[in-house]
Amino acid sequence: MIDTAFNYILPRKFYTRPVITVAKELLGKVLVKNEGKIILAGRIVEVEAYDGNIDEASHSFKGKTKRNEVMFNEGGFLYVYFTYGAHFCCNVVAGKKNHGAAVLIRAVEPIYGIDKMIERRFERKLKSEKEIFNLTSGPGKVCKSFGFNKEHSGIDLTGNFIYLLNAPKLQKSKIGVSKRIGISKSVDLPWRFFEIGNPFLSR
DNA sequence: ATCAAGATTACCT
DNA sequence: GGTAATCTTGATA
Repeated sequence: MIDTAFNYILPRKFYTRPVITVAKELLGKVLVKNEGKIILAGRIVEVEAYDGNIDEASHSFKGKTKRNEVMFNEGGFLYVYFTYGAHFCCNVVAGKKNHGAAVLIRAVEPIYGIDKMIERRFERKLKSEKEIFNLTSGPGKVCKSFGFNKEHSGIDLTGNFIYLLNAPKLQKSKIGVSKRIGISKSVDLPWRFFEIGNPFLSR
Protein backbone atom coordinates (compact mmCIF):
# COMPACT_ATOMS: atom_id res chain seq x y z
CA MET A 1 0.00 0.00 0.00
CA ILE A 2 1.24 3.46 -0.81
CA ASP A 3 -1.30 5.87 0.62
CA THR A 4 -1.63 5.37 4.34
CA ALA A 5 -1.92 7.86 7.13
CA PHE A 6 1.61 6.92 8.09
CA ASN A 7 2.99 7.85 4.70
CA TYR A 8 1.86 11.45 4.37
CA ILE A 9 2.97 13.73 1.54
CA LEU A 10 6.04 15.67 2.59
CA PRO A 11 5.09 19.29 3.38
CA ARG A 12 6.78 22.50 2.23
CA LYS A 13 8.69 22.73 5.50
CA PHE A 14 10.64 19.59 4.66
CA TYR A 15 12.08 21.18 1.54
CA THR A 16 12.85 24.71 2.66
CA ARG A 17 15.71 23.62 4.91
CA PRO A 18 19.38 23.67 3.80
CA VAL A 19 20.03 21.53 0.75
CA ILE A 20 22.50 19.15 2.43
CA THR A 21 19.96 18.36 5.15
CA VAL A 22 17.24 17.83 2.59
CA ALA A 23 19.50 15.62 0.46
CA LYS A 24 20.36 13.26 3.31
CA GLU A 25 16.78 13.05 4.52
CA LEU A 26 15.45 12.32 1.05
CA LEU A 27 17.07 8.89 1.28
CA GLY A 28 14.37 6.33 1.98
CA LYS A 29 11.50 8.67 1.02
CA VAL A 30 9.14 7.48 -1.70
CA LEU A 31 8.89 9.29 -5.03
CA VAL A 32 5.39 8.99 -6.50
CA LYS A 33 3.94 9.93 -9.88
CA ASN A 34 0.16 9.62 -9.83
CA GLU A 35 -1.17 9.61 -13.39
CA GLY A 36 -4.60 8.51 -12.25
CA LYS A 37 -4.90 5.07 -13.74
CA ILE A 38 -1.18 4.50 -13.51
CA ILE A 39 0.75 5.03 -10.29
CA LEU A 40 4.53 4.78 -10.17
CA ALA A 41 6.59 4.77 -7.00
CA GLY A 42 10.20 4.27 -6.01
CA ARG A 43 12.20 4.57 -2.84
CA ILE A 44 15.03 7.09 -3.13
CA VAL A 45 18.41 5.45 -2.53
CA GLU A 46 20.96 7.83 -4.08
CA VAL A 47 21.07 11.64 -4.37
CA GLU A 48 23.46 14.54 -4.94
CA ALA A 49 23.23 18.08 -3.60
CA TYR A 50 23.85 21.19 -5.73
CA ASP A 51 24.11 24.63 -4.15
CA GLY A 52 24.42 27.62 -6.46
CA ASN A 53 26.03 29.85 -3.84
CA ILE A 54 29.27 27.93 -3.38
CA ASP A 55 29.18 25.14 -5.93
CA GLU A 56 30.54 25.71 -9.42
CA ALA A 57 29.01 22.46 -10.63
CA SER A 58 25.49 23.70 -9.92
CA HIS A 59 23.43 24.93 -12.86
CA SER A 60 22.47 27.88 -10.66
CA PHE A 61 26.03 29.00 -9.87
CA LYS A 62 26.09 31.79 -12.46
CA GLY A 63 22.62 33.04 -11.68
CA LYS A 64 19.18 32.65 -13.10
CA THR A 65 18.65 31.62 -16.73
CA LYS A 66 15.65 30.33 -18.61
CA ARG A 67 16.81 26.77 -18.09
CA ASN A 68 17.48 26.88 -14.35
CA GLU A 69 14.89 29.38 -13.13
CA VAL A 70 12.95 26.67 -11.33
CA MET A 71 15.93 26.17 -9.03
CA PHE A 72 15.33 29.66 -7.63
CA ASN A 73 11.90 28.78 -6.31
CA GLU A 74 11.55 27.96 -2.65
CA GLY A 75 12.04 24.29 -1.82
CA GLY A 76 9.53 21.66 -2.88
CA PHE A 77 9.38 22.02 -6.66
CA LEU A 78 10.56 19.60 -9.33
CA TYR A 79 13.43 20.72 -11.58
CA VAL A 80 13.89 18.63 -14.71
CA TYR A 81 16.56 19.31 -17.33
CA PHE A 82 17.74 17.69 -20.55
CA THR A 83 21.37 16.75 -21.08
CA TYR A 84 23.78 14.99 -23.45
CA GLY A 85 21.20 15.22 -26.20
CA ALA A 86 19.39 12.23 -24.79
CA HIS A 87 18.55 12.21 -21.12
CA PHE A 88 16.41 13.99 -18.57
CA CYS A 89 17.47 14.37 -14.95
CA CYS A 90 15.11 15.22 -12.13
CA ASN A 91 15.83 17.25 -9.04
CA VAL A 92 14.06 18.40 -5.93
CA VAL A 93 14.46 22.13 -5.29
CA ALA A 94 15.61 22.85 -1.72
CA GLY A 95 16.11 25.85 0.54
CA LYS A 96 14.62 29.31 0.53
CA LYS A 97 13.32 31.32 -2.40
CA ASN A 98 16.10 32.62 -4.68
CA HIS A 99 18.80 30.48 -3.10
CA GLY A 100 19.22 28.25 -6.17
CA ALA A 101 19.75 24.80 -4.68
CA ALA A 102 18.48 21.36 -5.63
CA VAL A 103 18.95 17.67 -5.01
CA LEU A 104 19.52 15.38 -8.00
CA ILE A 105 17.72 12.06 -7.70
CA ARG A 106 20.28 9.58 -8.98
CA ALA A 107 18.66 6.25 -8.18
CA VAL A 108 15.50 4.76 -6.73
CA GLU A 109 14.40 1.29 -5.72
CA PRO A 110 11.24 0.54 -7.75
CA ILE A 111 8.33 -0.44 -5.51
CA TYR A 112 5.06 0.16 -7.39
CA GLY A 113 4.02 0.23 -11.04
CA ILE A 114 7.17 -1.68 -11.89
CA ASP A 115 5.77 -3.26 -15.06
CA LYS A 116 4.94 0.19 -16.43
CA MET A 117 8.43 1.43 -15.59
CA ILE A 118 9.95 -1.52 -17.44
CA GLU A 119 7.76 -0.77 -20.49
CA ARG A 120 8.77 2.88 -20.61
CA ARG A 121 12.44 2.32 -19.99
CA PHE A 122 13.18 -0.74 -22.13
CA GLU A 123 10.11 -0.92 -24.41
CA ARG A 124 10.16 -4.67 -23.88
CA LYS A 125 10.09 -7.23 -21.09
CA LEU A 126 13.09 -7.82 -18.87
CA LYS A 127 15.66 -10.14 -20.43
CA SER A 128 16.68 -11.53 -17.07
CA GLU A 129 15.80 -11.15 -13.41
CA LYS A 130 18.89 -9.21 -12.61
CA GLU A 131 18.06 -6.60 -15.26
CA ILE A 132 15.71 -5.08 -12.69
CA PHE A 133 18.83 -3.57 -11.11
CA ASN A 134 19.41 -1.61 -14.30
CA LEU A 135 15.90 -0.13 -14.35
CA THR A 136 16.28 2.97 -12.19
CA SER A 137 19.98 2.94 -11.24
CA GLY A 138 20.94 6.34 -12.65
CA PRO A 139 19.40 9.81 -13.05
CA GLY A 140 18.51 9.37 -16.72
CA LYS A 141 17.12 5.92 -16.04
CA VAL A 142 14.84 7.17 -13.27
CA CYS A 143 13.36 9.81 -15.59
CA LYS A 144 12.86 7.38 -18.45
CA SER A 145 11.10 4.88 -16.17
CA PHE A 146 8.85 7.51 -14.59
CA GLY A 147 8.28 9.39 -17.84
CA PHE A 148 9.68 12.65 -16.50
CA ASN A 149 10.49 15.34 -19.03
CA LYS A 150 10.75 19.11 -19.44
CA GLU A 151 6.99 19.48 -19.06
CA HIS A 152 7.29 18.36 -15.46
CA SER A 153 9.85 21.00 -14.53
CA GLY A 154 8.32 23.44 -12.06
CA ILE A 155 5.65 21.12 -10.68
CA ASP A 156 4.85 21.69 -7.01
CA LEU A 157 5.76 18.57 -5.05
CA THR A 158 3.23 19.38 -2.35
CA GLY A 159 0.44 18.74 -4.86
CA ASN A 160 -1.13 15.39 -5.76
CA PHE A 161 0.47 14.61 -9.13
CA ILE A 162 4.16 14.18 -8.37
CA TYR A 163 5.11 14.11 -4.70
CA LEU A 164 7.18 12.42 -2.01
CA LEU A 165 5.83 10.30 0.78
CA ASN A 166 7.37 10.37 4.21
CA ALA A 167 9.34 7.43 5.55
CA PRO A 168 11.55 6.98 8.60
CA LYS A 169 15.00 8.58 8.45
CA LEU A 170 17.75 6.17 7.58
CA GLN A 171 20.14 5.30 10.38
CA LYS A 172 23.33 7.30 10.12
CA SER A 173 25.33 4.11 9.74
CA LYS A 174 23.34 3.31 6.56
CA ILE A 175 24.18 6.59 4.81
CA GLY A 176 27.21 6.58 2.53
CA VAL A 177 28.94 9.82 1.46
CA SER A 178 31.16 10.43 -1.56
CA LYS A 179 32.20 12.89 -4.22
CA ARG A 180 29.64 13.53 -6.94
CA ILE A 181 29.62 11.67 -10.23
CA GLY A 182 30.02 13.03 -13.76
CA ILE A 183 30.99 16.64 -13.03
CA SER A 184 34.14 18.62 -13.83
CA LYS A 185 33.90 21.56 -11.41
CA SER A 186 33.83 21.59 -7.60
CA VAL A 187 34.68 17.92 -7.90
CA ASP A 188 35.85 17.46 -4.32
CA LEU A 189 32.65 18.39 -2.51
CA PRO A 190 31.39 15.25 -0.68
CA TRP A 191 27.78 15.83 -1.62
CA ARG A 192 26.66 12.47 -2.92
CA PHE A 193 24.59 10.48 -0.44
CA PHE A 194 23.37 6.93 -0.79
CA GLU A 195 22.02 3.97 1.14
CA ILE A 196 24.96 1.69 1.82
CA GLY A 197 24.57 -1.74 0.24
CA ASN A 198 21.40 -1.03 -1.70
CA PRO A 199 21.48 -2.98 -5.01
CA PHE A 200 19.76 -0.23 -7.00
CA LEU A 201 22.60 2.33 -6.79
CA SER A 202 24.11 3.82 -9.99
CA ARG A 203 27.24 2.26 -11.56
C1' DA B 1 25.46 32.99 -36.06
C1' DT B 2 28.51 29.92 -34.18
C1' DC B 3 30.51 27.03 -30.70
C1' DA B 4 31.79 24.18 -26.75
C1' DA B 5 30.24 21.65 -22.87
C1' DG B 6 27.37 18.75 -20.57
C1' DA B 7 24.60 16.59 -12.88
C1' DT B 8 24.50 10.18 -18.94
C1' DT B 9 24.03 5.86 -21.01
C1' DA B 10 24.96 1.87 -23.90
C1' DC B 11 28.06 -0.68 -26.09
C1' DC B 12 32.68 -2.14 -27.21
C1' DT B 13 37.28 -4.34 -26.13
C1' DG C 1 37.98 0.57 -18.64
C1' DG C 2 37.13 3.57 -22.80
C1' DT C 3 34.19 6.20 -25.88
C1' DA C 4 30.55 7.50 -29.31
C1' DA C 5 25.98 9.26 -29.54
C1' DT C 6 23.18 13.43 -29.70
C1' DC C 7 21.09 18.11 -29.12
C1' DT C 8 19.94 21.84 -25.91
C1' DT C 9 21.61 25.63 -23.59
C1' DG C 10 24.33 29.61 -22.60
C1' DA C 11 28.20 32.34 -23.84
C1' DT C 12 30.54 35.01 -27.14
C1' DA C 13 30.64 37.82 -31.69
